[in-house]
Amino acid sequence: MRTPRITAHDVARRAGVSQPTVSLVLSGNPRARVAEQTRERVFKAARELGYRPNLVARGLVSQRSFGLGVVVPNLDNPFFTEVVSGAERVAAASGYAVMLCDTRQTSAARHIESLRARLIDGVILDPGGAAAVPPELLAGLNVVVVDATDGDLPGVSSDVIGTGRLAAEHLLGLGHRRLGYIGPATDSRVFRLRERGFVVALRAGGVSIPSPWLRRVPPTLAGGAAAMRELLSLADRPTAVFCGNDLAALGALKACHKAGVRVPDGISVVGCDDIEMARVVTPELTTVRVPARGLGARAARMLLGLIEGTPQRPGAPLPVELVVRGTTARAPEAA
Amino acid sequence: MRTPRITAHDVARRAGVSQPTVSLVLSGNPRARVAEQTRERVFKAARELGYRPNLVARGLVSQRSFGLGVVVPNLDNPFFTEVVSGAERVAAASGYAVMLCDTRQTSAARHIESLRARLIDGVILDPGGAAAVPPELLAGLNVVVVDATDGDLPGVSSDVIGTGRLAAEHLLGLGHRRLGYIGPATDSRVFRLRERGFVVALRAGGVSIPSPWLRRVPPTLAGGAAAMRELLSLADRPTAVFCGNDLAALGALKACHKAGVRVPDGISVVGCDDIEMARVVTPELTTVRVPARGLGARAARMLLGLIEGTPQRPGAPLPVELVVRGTTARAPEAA
DNA sequence: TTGTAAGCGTTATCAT
DNA sequence: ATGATAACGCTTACAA
Repeated sequence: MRTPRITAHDVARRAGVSQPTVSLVLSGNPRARVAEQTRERVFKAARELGYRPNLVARGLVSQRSFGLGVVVPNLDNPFFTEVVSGAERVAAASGYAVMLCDTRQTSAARHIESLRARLIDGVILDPGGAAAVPPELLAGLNVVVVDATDGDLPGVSSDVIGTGRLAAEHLLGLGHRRLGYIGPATDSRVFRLRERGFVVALRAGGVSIPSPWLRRVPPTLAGGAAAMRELLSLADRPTAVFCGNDLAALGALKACHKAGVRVPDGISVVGCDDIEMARVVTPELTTVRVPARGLGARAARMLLGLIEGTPQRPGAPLPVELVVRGTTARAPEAA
Repeated sequence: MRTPRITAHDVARRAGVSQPTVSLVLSGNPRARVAEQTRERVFKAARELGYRPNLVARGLVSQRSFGLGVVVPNLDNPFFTEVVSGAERVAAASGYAVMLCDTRQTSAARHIESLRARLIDGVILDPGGAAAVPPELLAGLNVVVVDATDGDLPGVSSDVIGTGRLAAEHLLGLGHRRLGYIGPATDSRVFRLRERGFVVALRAGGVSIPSPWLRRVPPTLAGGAAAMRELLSLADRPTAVFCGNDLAALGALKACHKAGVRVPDGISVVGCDDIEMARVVTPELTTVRVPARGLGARAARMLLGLIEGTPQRPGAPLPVELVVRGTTARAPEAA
């Protein structure tokens, strides 16, 4: 930064007014009663000098950073990437910076500490992150949880239970009665609720999942593949499987291909999320679409509301939607 | 922020010293000659109070933000997501925040202006972003260009020409002589150089690309699909195609499946980048691996070096690597 | 070795 | 309507 920044003082000198007057005029403060003429002189001088207020100085006095923290568990998961993308869009449009934090290397708690030291205006967390941070660290901080499943903190959510239900109804409707579930081993409420929705809707259809068909694995390609491999090695297999997220579903698909089991003829697979990758495989993945970008955008909007004192109502959970593509077909035996 | 923050002043009072002494002790300034006893008292008080220095205040005096800007053209492209992920890792480890900016909605220039107003310590840009920002906006700013192709600004790079060359050599080695190229229409030097590497290596093998087989489309799934559709509709088709990035290659693959053309029997396809999706399709995509995460990490390290006055040498371009998987096979006719 | 004083660029509260 | 003046919390001389 060789070039010395232009300050409000410089503008003031050029406009022939005092520095605070410049601040008054430029901050657009409504209750700023300045003569129209002075006002114009200030604007002119500011424009000519290319003045940009120093946000750090402004932050020091107003005790904020004009920034939003976005803390995600894993930037390599396209779902969170979309959340971030949605949040960034909204934040940038309102002049807020997005400080991005991945908790794989640095814990959510440490990230929060660091963000607080920066006087962050608010933070978007996923439920896992929220759970990993001691409540006192969050005290007095504007927080919005994305895809929240309980009411401890303000949050935006999608119809989490609905994901499982839609998957169940779809599969049941196709005549499947022998169903499996591949879900994360993480103690995440989101995944638990997806599972719950699935199981409950199944039960309503008179179907239950035998425990060998219920596989708990990490919500990754590798996890899904491993789970499906095990399922396929069973003498007695399900005819359809619901996966807690698309990454696992894609991994499961892969395992099927490797094992020479055709999808959907040999087995039906339903994912959850509808990440972009769901459409690159062949056949394309049938999945339940969760509006990740929408969640991110909505979380950011809610956070901005909290920050600027115009709180939004939580609003109904964002709807999820079954997207039937190529990995599901009628059950082989009409049960 | 209901809770009043603990300041260095509070610590000073509790330790029975003056506030600047606290600063001296805690900032770890080596040339701070403080009595061991005082030092301990300060540490103790700070610990007991849970003191965290206010980075905004610190930033105001030192004219910086302890933050890195990362400006990418498209967060939905997994390649850039990986770059960001690599940069975030390094930045966080050094106590820097990452301010993430996507240029789809807000131009790179505007992002840079905003970042400057925040006294950003440095910025990571992609070549396209760098080109889109007026040089005077970058003046005096620490900038590192990721996957840079010229020397205007400090940058880290991969062996861009090598990507095309490796693809060409691989295909030539498989006996292909009828080759096509699907590349972005963007005026990006990176893509131009990938193409150049491909074309030059082909020429060395006595092969050239007839213009109908050279398709310029956006570097996206849809772009790649459209290009491949056109290629397949030609009476006279290439036996193999190199795509400027994996997204386009994946789209091309999709178009082949839809058209009933088997890969690699009917046509061979090579991508570039090696994004995670490359391994979820079946057959898996043969591609040239570009270390996106490594580029991001290296860019961040270089930027930190610039910032902290310990500049790194640019270093050799990061090597790229041909990853032979399932979408390439020997040419049908041994030419 | 440590405390005092000044200043970073704003905003906000006064007088004038 | 506008100009001094005082914070905001910190770092960095400079005194003591």
